[in-house]
Amino acid sequence: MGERFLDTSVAAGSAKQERKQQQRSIITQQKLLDAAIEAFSENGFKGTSTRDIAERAGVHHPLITYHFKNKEQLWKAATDRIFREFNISLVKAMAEIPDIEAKAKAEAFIRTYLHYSRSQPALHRIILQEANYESERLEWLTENHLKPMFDEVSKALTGLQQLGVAPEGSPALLFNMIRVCAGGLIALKLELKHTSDIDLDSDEQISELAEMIIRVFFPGDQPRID
Amino acid sequence: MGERFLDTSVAAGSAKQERKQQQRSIITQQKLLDAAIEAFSENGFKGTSTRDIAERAGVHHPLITYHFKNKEQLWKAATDRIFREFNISLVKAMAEIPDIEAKAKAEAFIRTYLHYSRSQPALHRIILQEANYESERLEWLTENHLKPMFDEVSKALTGLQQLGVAPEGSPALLFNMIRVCAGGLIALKLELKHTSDIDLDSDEQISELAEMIIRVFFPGDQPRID
DNA sequence: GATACCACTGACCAACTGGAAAATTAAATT
DNA sequence: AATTTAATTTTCCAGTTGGTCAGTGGTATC
Repeated sequence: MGERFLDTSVAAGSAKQERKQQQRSIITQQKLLDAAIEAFSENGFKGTSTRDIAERAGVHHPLITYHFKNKEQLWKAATDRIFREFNISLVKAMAEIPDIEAKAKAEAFIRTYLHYSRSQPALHRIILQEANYESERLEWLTENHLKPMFDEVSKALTGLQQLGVAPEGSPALLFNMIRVCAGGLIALKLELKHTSDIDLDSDEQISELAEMIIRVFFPGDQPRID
Repeated sequence: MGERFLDTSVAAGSAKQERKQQQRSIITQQKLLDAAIEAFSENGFKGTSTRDIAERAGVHHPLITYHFKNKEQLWKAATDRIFREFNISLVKAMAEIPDIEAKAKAEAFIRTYLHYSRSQPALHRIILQEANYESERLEWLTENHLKPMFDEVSKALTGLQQLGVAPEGSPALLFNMIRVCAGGLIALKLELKHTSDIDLDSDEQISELAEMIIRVFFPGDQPRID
């Protein structure tokens, strides 16, 4: 006992062979993570009660303590899952396009971002929930997920600027503008349905948004390489 | 007694002349509203406790019930205040520019939006907090503040498209993209400080953002009218 | 300066909060 | 089948929540 919460338990000399995790345990963990993502993205960390999460998951609430130690660790596990899944989708989509096709890669990035955000609006919502005041969670989030992504993408963006495809100006600002136009708009989808008759759950409107983002932020054509 | 919460108490035949509101009462109401705006925008409606608000205001918590009836009404009063103040700034700024100067008006709108959002990030944050799930509050917010603004601005935006100043496409989508690039980015300012070395509290970077938004979303020049 | 009302205070309530711990059940290993 | 450990359930706790209410102090009006 003792190492229940550490996934990376391939320790060196820990001779004591451990019993394998049961299937039902994996299922309740998944249910709890799904429920936590939903609840945290709706009501934020403070606004979500562990009992609410347990109820959404259809599970007794002390199981949270059992599987994740406490509310904070459950939040980290849930957040980790969202970003890991998103990264997998992203890597897969990007791999399909050759590196020289810079503009096509940017378009793929935007489309992937939009499609994943639609299926999982929590991707942007959880960031927004945590960006409202300084906290240990915000630091953890930026350090582990946001900064790595930012560093990589802004490199690519600088390249697009040099090709004349993306507009001039701070690539950092540009990246974040693109980001909020995609994820930020999807996070607002309920409001947009009310005020603007925009339904970002529909395929057509998501495509329209993708094209608009591309047209606005990447107006130039990539020069032919002969 | 009885009509304490209604500001618009200029009823017709209500003969009973009422005693005027005391100064200290106005002050505590203001303090409570300020504190409520801050707290609600940080932690959302559910995540904010009335005691937290009272504490930030430096006031005993039953005064919330006394002045605003309950948490929900306090939220509405606070939200009302933000949007009313913003509208005042906006109208003032727009009045300074003649109507024919369509592009200049759009630029003024963006700059005013950015400057007000910086001084009051709650403008966008409270919308974001409420857009995460359907609620009576979201309906109230869209009905009373969001839809009116959207209707007006998107009319102007359509005009800019016809002039060739703004890019083609759904004006609704376009407006919301602009909106999140301004308010949505400021709502994320703590994150941007961590990940992207962007400080949206500084005048320079706010101006840079304003110019970038204008360059990206209004790339065309307004045709001369001779 | 007396009176009446407004604004505030302190004590209280039932419901909910995160978490702990003991008791129970189910599954895996022998 | 017996044993041992993992997973779940029930019960409990102290602290917080939104809101009420009777009483107290302060301010305007007469």
